[in-house]
Amino acid sequence: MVVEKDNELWADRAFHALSDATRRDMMTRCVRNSPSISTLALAYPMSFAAVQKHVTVLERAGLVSKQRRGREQLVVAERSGLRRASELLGEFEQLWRGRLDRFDDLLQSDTESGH
Amino acid sequence: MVVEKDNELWADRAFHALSDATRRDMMTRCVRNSPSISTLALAYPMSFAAVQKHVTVLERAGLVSKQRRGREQLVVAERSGLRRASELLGEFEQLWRGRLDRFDDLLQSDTESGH
DNA sequence: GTAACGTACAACTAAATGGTTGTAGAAAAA
DNA sequence: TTTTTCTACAACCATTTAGTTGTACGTTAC
Repeated sequence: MVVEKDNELWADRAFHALSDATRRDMMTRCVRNSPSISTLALAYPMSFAAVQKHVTVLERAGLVSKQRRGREQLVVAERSGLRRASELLGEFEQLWRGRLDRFDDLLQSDTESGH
Repeated sequence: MVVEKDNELWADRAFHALSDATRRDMMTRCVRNSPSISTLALAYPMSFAAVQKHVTVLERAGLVSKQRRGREQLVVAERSGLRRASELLGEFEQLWRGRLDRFDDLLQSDTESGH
C-alpha cells in the first residue's frame, strides 16, 4: 500500500536520475573520488548551479549523499541506492523466469497426460 | 567514440523509459502476456493514445517490440533490453569493487612497507 | 457492404526538466 | 579584516514530457 507507493516513487526518482549521461558520469566520479561539488563542476561544460542541481537529483534518488568538510561539500556515492535499482531490474528478470517455469510446467503436464 | 555515444543515448532512453510507474507496470504485463495495445490500455486510467505513447517510449528504448496479429498489435517485452540495463548498473557496482580492491592494495603495500 | 474495432498520428495544453544569471552567506586564505 | 572560495537558492527561459481530443485508415465482424 503506502510502502508500494513509496517504492514506486523512489523508483521513479532513481531511474530518472540515471537517465541522464551527465549524472551517470557524476556517479562514476563519486564512486571513485567523493569529490566536492565544485571539483565535480570542473568536469562539465555547464555552470556550477547546473551541476548543483544534478547532484540534488542524485541525492533525492538516494544515489549519493553530501558530506560537509569545512566549506566544501563532498558528494559520496551511496551503494545501497545502486543496489536497490539493480534489484528492481532483477525482479523483472525474475518475472521472465517465472514465465518460463510455467511454460515448462505446461510442457511437463502435457507430456504426463500422454499426448 | 560513436559507439559510446550510442550507448549513452540508449541508456538515456532505457532509464527514462523505466522512470515512470505506468511504464514499469506495462513492462510486467508484457513479460507475462504480450497483450495488444488496446488490451493494455484497459488497465490504465488514461486514453488509448496516451498508452500508445508509453508503448512507443518503451519501444524506442528497446524494452519492448510490437508484433502485428491481424488488426491488433501485440506488445512483447524484450529481454535483451532489460538485460542490457541490468548490465549497466552492474558496471557501476563493479566500479565499487575496483575501488575496494585498490583500497586493499593500499593496505597491502602499507603493510609490506613495514608500518 | 456497413458497422465496429484497433491502430496511427497530428495538434494542442500543462507541467516538469535542464539550463542560465544573480544574490547572499559561511568558511578559509590573504 | 578583507578577500576569495564554496555553497545555496531564487527567478527566469527553452525544451521536453505526459496527457488530451480529433481525424484517418486498415482489418474484422455482422
